[in-house]
Amino acid sequence: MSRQPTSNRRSEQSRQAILTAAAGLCAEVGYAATTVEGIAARAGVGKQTIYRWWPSKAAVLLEHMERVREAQAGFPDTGDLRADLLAQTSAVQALFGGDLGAVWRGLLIAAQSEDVAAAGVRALLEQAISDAKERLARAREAGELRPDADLDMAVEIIYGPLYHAWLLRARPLPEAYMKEVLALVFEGLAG
Amino acid sequence: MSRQPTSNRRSEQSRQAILTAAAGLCAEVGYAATTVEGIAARAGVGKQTIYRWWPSKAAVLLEHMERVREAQAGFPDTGDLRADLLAQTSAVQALFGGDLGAVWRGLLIAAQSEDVAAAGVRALLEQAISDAKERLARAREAGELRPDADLDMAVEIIYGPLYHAWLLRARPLPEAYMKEVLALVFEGLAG
Amino acid sequence: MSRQPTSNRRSEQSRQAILTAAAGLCAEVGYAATTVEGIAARAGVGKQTIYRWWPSKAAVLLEHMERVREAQAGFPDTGDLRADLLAQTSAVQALFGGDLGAVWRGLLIAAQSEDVAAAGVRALLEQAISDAKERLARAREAGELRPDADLDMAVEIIYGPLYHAWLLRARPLPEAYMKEVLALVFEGLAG
Amino acid sequence: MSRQPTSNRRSEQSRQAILTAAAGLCAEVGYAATTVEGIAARAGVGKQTIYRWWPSKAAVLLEHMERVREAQAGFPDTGDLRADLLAQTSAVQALFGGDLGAVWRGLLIAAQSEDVAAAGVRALLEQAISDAKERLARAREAGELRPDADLDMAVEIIYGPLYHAWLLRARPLPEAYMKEVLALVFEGLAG
DNA sequence: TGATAATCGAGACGGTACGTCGCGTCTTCAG
DNA sequence: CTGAAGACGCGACGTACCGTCTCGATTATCA
Repeated sequence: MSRQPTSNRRSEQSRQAILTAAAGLCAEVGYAATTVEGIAARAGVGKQTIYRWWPSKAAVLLEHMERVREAQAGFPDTGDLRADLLAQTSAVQALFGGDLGAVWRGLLIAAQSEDVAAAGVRALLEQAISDAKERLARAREAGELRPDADLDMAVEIIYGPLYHAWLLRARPLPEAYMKEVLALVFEGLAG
Repeated sequence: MSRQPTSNRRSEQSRQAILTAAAGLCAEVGYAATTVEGIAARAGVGKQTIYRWWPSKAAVLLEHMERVREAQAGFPDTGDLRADLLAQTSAVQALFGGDLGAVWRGLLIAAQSEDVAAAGVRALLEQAISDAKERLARAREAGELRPDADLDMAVEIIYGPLYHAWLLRARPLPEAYMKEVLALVFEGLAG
Repeated sequence: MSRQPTSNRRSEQSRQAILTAAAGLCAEVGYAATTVEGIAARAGVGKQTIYRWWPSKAAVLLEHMERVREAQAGFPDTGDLRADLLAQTSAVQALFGGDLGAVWRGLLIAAQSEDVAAAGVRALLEQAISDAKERLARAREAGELRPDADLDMAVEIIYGPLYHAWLLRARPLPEAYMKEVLALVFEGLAG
Repeated sequence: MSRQPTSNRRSEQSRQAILTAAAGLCAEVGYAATTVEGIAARAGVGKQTIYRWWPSKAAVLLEHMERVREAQAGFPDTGDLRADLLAQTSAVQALFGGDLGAVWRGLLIAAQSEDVAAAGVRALLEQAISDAKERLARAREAGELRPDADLDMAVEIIYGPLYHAWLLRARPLPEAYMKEVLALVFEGLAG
């Protein structure tokens, strides 16, 4: 997200303080009430130091998300697709309920109106989707998935319900939510 | 959404101009760039006339959505669940691509930060979900759906992929998108 | 100074508060440390209310000076030029030592870099000079002044020493300063 | 003005570049628009190199003025006071119209709000006044001036008109301006 | 058929946050 | 190991909208 990939003059301390402050504010007061001035104040930093390196608050949060993502393992592959999907989607569901969920929610909002945020969110999302598709492709080879299944669509069928319930309906989800969703979509609504 | 549902003094002309201007702006410049001042100017109306009847721009757009919804037929019921679902979800998909899609997108954003918008969106959404659940309940009776299917979850499985593809991925969808989704989720990813 | 000579919607209360606050700040902390934000805060007013009616802090102070000037009598004319000059210049000297002196000092500074201030200061200054010249012209008719005296120059000779001592040297002046200056310049340095 | 009058480590080249750049900028864009960053950029120097040796832009300009002053002869003394005054004040008038006039104007502004500048300006001004007073004292001895003339006041009477016309009125002056002023003040306005 | 009172358009008001500029200090690194 | 380059915390700038508040000027009932 930084304009100049790595300026050696840049203060790593300020960078960290800004990322942390932004994520904290977003979790505490929500994306809309998170202001650049607020981030700067909480990080003990001048506003210009934020604007020097990021074009907007969304870009700051994006970098935060990217860092978190980088620290995570890839898509699990134990050989059992349903078990792997359950593990992965349940982890996502748990994450949605935490501070990072608030940040991600904010970014999804920002992506609707800012090009920078839209591009960053797209990149993050497509990366995750790409990981999932790879796993699904292997499963399709192994006969765990219909041979004619469109993988993009499969991903949407698996994650769509979770996003619908979390982002749009904002309803409390049982811990086993994804277990049941996977059972239904794998075995078919028609039974 | 109006505070005083029916004031005989109220100018119906202004009301219409405001609703139209708001929806138009939202479609043209996006929700974030749609301002109350902009709506007032385009509608040829004073700001106070907006604030007198609606608490925020989201409330104006909500009323617009409600009016459109009222003008629509309920959930179709021909006796063939899959055909009805296809008809309904395809209509929704078409709507997402038009001006009303921009308005709905804006409201979904607003719902993340404003209580009024959240309540209104929830009402609209839950009404639609309720309609769908009723149709699904009848289908379950008729044996078109597994007898143990959770209807809330079923709705999320049917609409989730569409929202995921439209709202989050913002990818262009083939006309037959929902046809294929329904085929997959009814017959099961496992095949 | 106001863009629209007299808007009937304008708040006279805010206007007064702003003029008073600006003059007060200027007297207390000096022109350079007087900020638009500071004026707004002290006047209990939004910044925009200042920018709506004045292009800069200098313009606000100019209006303050103009109002004070309007409330003042014209150049005295008792028939005795030296006595009139003494009365007038002594009043000016006294004024320089008070709060209005700080304001005027600030405007003279601003006039060096801002066109708006320069124009306003010029207008005030030339008005005062014009008044003085009129009085001097009458005195010249009456034989109290050399018949060949250039009046612009005469004004500069009379007020120049005071400005030099007050603005540039910033030295404390005896009450009778102008009395002695007038004696010297009227009778001649050569004696 | 420099804190450490003679540091052997100091780059004389940078010093000269800074003084020249500062004076040039002041003449071209005015004192207010002359920024430390601008001086540094024009001089091809880091900002710190300026702040290491001068406390502010005013101090830089002050040093420039001092250097110019040092290169000048003292107050002329041919034995004819009026001729000497005319020579000296006409030189000053000419200087006011050039680049150095812009610098001096800037310093007079700065002196109204900065202590450092005020002290420096005062020193320069009082030195010049002192020189003038010495010359006037000799003339008073010689009977060219009234024996009771206050010399501080005499200086103000001689230079005040010029400053008034140049700094405050900013009016174009005829070349013979000071000749006429001296004639009037020496012979008296009353004639 | 006025009086009268709510609503209208217009837009000024006190605010908050924006994104930018320049300050004077601090840090990095090339010569 | 100096000095250019420039990042840093900071404070003020002038602008955009917010939601509230006055203004007359309609305008639609009721006396």
